[in-house]
Amino acid sequence: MHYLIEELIVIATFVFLYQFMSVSYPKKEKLKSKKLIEQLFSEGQSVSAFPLRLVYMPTSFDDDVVAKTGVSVSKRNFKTAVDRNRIKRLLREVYRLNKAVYFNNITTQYAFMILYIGKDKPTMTQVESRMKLLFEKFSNKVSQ
RNA sequence: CAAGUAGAUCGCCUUAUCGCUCGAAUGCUGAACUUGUUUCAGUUAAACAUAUAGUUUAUUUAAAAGGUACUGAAACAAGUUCAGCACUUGAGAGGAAAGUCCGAACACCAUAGUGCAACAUAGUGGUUAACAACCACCAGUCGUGAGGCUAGGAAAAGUGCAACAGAAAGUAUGUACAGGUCAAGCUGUAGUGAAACCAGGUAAACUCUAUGUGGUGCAAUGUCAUGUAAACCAGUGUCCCGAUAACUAUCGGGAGAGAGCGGCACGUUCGAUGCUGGAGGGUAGGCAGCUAAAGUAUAUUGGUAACAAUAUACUCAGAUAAAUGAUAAGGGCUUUUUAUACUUAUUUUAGGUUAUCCUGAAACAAGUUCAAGAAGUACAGAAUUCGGCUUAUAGAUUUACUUGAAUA
RNA sequence: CGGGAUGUGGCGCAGUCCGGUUAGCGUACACGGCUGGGGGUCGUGUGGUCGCAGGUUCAAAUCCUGUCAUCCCGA
Repeated sequence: MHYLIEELIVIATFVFLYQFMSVSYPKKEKLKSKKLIEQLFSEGQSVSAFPLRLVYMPTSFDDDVVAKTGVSVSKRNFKTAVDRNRIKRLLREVYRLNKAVYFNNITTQYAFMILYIGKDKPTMTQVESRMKLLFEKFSNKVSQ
């Protein structure tokens, strides 16, 4: 009985989100251009909510999407590729599930890069709470 | 049963929801190309005329209209290809994907030259596309043993090296004791040291012998798109002969500073729009290469073995700031704690008994069963592709053998 | 994909090419002297099995092989 209710709540949340915007994260929305990334790091601004850091820059591109986003984890802090992959997957997953809430009303196009600057392996819930904080900070800063 | 040796295999699973990459099918939209139909415009030869447009005649037909054929445009239809979207469906990390230590495939680079240098290998035979890998045997060495390890050619071709100790370490001479002589390190033993007189050691010292190695690597290479500067500054540097009517242009021949062939020489190629230095400009995207192969599995045959041959079946990742995942629930497996029951051995104790026997109780140890809780569930992520090697790795399964102990 | 360097007391470095039996130097630390005390200086001392494993050799920080870690460079 208890599980049933919990599952129903989860499903309901997804349905609710679905009405606003897709929760997918296809190739189009990924930041892939080497040129754009270099420009982003040299000219972009940043906000951070430890252990995350968001570098952003308003720009424009041909594809019909709100933002292009990439994630990055330093090799200095995590030696093995398995750990880095795990963290990047978590970051992508959390971005995928939460982007609709924060970026649906933005009109200008942005390039984002989310960096993980911590040194310990995080859990899903930690990443989720910190990223929500990060996006709130970002939208405050932009609206000013 | 305990301890060990050598191999072989596996290395988490299930469900639900939401995603990622690649492929396939269907539908819709768009673009390009091809074909067909319809409509419109044009067409051949000669003469004349003209800035052009054109006019006349001829050709086909009995004659006219028109058609065939060719060119261009538009519309419609069908097909193919490509792109986007929707939906359905299939597949999607390893035993080491890691380190990049060897060997190849493949691609390009004076059509790949010669000698030297450099580097690698080193018992014998075999396997292989190839190898520093693997297999078999011999030898040495370690281990009680199963087995492990070995850069295992040459010191009578030459050059070197050997601290300390010691008389003396190769051109060296003498201590003690004993022997011995006309005399003498002449002889033996002791002593030093890793090594001490018909010497030996060291080649993972130089060296010699045999064999092998051209270089660079998928950021190779090809192609499309975009973009720019054969520009600028400084320095340095070309002459001769012949032909064409000709000091200047062109052609042919000769010399030629310098540069390339990542060490040197020869050789070879370029060579005055050269060469050297300085300060700088541009691109950083797509596609191909890219995954059907020295392929995987099974069986049989040959071989001591590495391995080879044959047959059958199968098709099994292709990303590029880099896919193969996230969350929730459940289950395996391992360790451990608590509790229950049972079995075995030992000790103590009570009773019975001729008894070393039987029965009950308690303590402790080992094992098994079942239940609940806790903890753990490794190392690690394809990047052109293969063959090896090396290193990391929780745990599980299994084969053969060795040593020790006990029982029958 | 390829090339190179380093690893030696707590810290920073010599010694390695060409093997030899005391593994040094500076700094730090401890003790003592000089000073009334501090600082400074002088003297004495502690601390290493030379990243790890194996091999060659009579002998290895040094030679060879493998391996681990750190750092740098090129296309």
